[in-house]
Amino acid sequence: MTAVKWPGEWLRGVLQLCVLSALEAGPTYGYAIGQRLEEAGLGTVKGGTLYPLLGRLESDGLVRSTWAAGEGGPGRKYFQLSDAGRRELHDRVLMWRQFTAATALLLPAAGTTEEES
Amino acid sequence: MTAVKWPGEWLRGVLQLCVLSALEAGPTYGYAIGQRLEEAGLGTVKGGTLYPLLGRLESDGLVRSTWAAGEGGPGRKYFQLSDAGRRELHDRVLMWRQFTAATALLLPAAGTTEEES
DNA sequence: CTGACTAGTTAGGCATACAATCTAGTGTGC
DNA sequence: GCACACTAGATTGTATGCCTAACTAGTCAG
Repeated sequence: MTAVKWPGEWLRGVLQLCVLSALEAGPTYGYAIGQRLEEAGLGTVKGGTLYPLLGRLESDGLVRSTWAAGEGGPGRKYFQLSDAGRRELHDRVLMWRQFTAATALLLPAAGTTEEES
Repeated sequence: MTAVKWPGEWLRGVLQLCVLSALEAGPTYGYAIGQRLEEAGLGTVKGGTLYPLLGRLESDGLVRSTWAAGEGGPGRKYFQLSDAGRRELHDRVLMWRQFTAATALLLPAAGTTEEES
């Protein structure tokens, strides 16, 4: 999917879930997380957003970080989910699904508005 | 559905869509909008949030307001969608659907994390 | 008159995406 | 060795909107 620019308000909140989700498959570093999220259709997640978020997740005990030498580049800071992080991801994903289901019921079906106008 | 307390970050952004959607069926007033959103599962939308939002929508030309006498209560400020508001609702709903679809693909399926832990 | 419910209004606090800026490591070409 | 590009991470100030708190005001019932 090409770069889509979602409203920042929409990213707010769910971005944490997406980052935790990106870590579920195993440890990885910030730059790679950003790339993965972009490929997945989230648009460009700016470093000014991603790194403070990763910092908050670590402060909250949801992820842990370790430094490793880069592969022909600068060093990399690898992040991995803690047990608390896995639980948080699981709980929040369930809630998010309920939330989006509720909003889907409330919002008009696609095409409805256009047909009336 | 009983009152659920969604994170404020999640409401941010989509709340505008939900309010516009509540107005799609016809003019109504703030208090009733709040009730409708609560019944729909959005949780309690505080007046401190709802009224400034309605004000912004009006400033942006997406809704118009008129005062009417209340039915055995205080006066009511009725809001209705403008043409621009209808178009905005339609466009944004499509985008929201795309956004939630993209995030659904990225997030783990419910139960996956639990089975691995 | 008091309290409850109905309706609307406002301001400051807080959290976080965005934009901007910066540091630093490695490799390539000149 | 220097400049540039790409890789990686970090930080800060601004803008935005939900939350909290507080408030005003109309109507009805006890």
